[in-house]
Amino acid sequence: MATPDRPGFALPLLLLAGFRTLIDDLHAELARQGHPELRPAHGFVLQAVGPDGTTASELGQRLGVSKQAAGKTVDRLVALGYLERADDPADARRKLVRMTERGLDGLRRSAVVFDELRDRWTVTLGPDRVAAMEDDLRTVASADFFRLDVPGWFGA
Amino acid sequence: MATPDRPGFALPLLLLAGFRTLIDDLHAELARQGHPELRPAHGFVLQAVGPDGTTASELGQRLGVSKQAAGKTVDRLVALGYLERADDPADARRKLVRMTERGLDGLRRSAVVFDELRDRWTVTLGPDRVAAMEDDLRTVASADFFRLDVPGWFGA
DNA sequence: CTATTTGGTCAACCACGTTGACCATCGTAT
DNA sequence: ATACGATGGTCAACGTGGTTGACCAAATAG
Repeated sequence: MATPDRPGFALPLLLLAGFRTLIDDLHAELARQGHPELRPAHGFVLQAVGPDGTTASELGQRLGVSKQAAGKTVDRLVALGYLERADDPADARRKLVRMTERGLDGLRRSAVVFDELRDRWTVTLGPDRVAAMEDDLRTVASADFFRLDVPGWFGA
Repeated sequence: MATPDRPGFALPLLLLAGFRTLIDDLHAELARQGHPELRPAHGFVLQAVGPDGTTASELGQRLGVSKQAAGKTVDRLVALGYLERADDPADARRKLVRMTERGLDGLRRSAVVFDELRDRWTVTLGPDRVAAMEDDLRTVASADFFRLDVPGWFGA
């Protein structure tokens, strides 16, 4: 039961704080490694593009936003040099969105840093506690938020 | 250690998913209880205002944003009837920001719903696992994100 | 009494999202 | 073969939540 010393409102705050701690640490490290313009949202988008590329509409579906919003985000990432557009030879309507070498570099470095951050947590909390947290969150969190990791995250 | 079956990037995703699940459930329930216009960010702001009221500048400091941003958010909450402004009799520069009855109602209902959501998690995961998650997050998350709960959250 | 700090606001701007409208293209069904 | 509906992309307008910089009025320190 939620009690005065364990109020229900603390849980979302702690989850958000944990998330933001990881993301802030990631981007501090990415900035050091040559990616200072990469913003938190961009990582999700790059993941959703994936190694094979995709289109703005599909990207929107994966991210759960409108195709227009996805298109605008692609514009920004293209301007930053992380994505590029190309015509689809098989369908003149589609504009393929592909990762550039810089995009791939950012993505690879993100994977490494995330692993390092998780390792740091296991040192502090113990591997069982971190694994328990992951398993428990998988149990209670809506599955909707994991469309992202379906399409080959970091592609091995 | 982070391994292929426990990649580091899953952790932030799971934390975010847990957070969003709680917040989305909260706002679905608040909408049912007569507060459909309340947005996720508003809860944090109402908390930060507190039962005694405050000013836009102080609010900005508590939330970690500029006084201008805090002022704009107050504008929106005033328009929605959750906050009201008043002159400070002791300082003609300061404009006090106070909760309205509607604001208090929303805040009280939020506290109840958050407790119910936490209870639901303890039913699914067991009270020890939820408590462990809270304790662990408190250990690894930056303390900065808890300026909010200092000023008497829900005031008892 | 003057100088500085503080509180609030205005304006311009950016990131990120929304709807609605519109056009080009593709696939299908008559 | 053509006509039509579904799909992909874009433009425009707008909302929200943030930023800086400039500025004024009031309080405070010297």
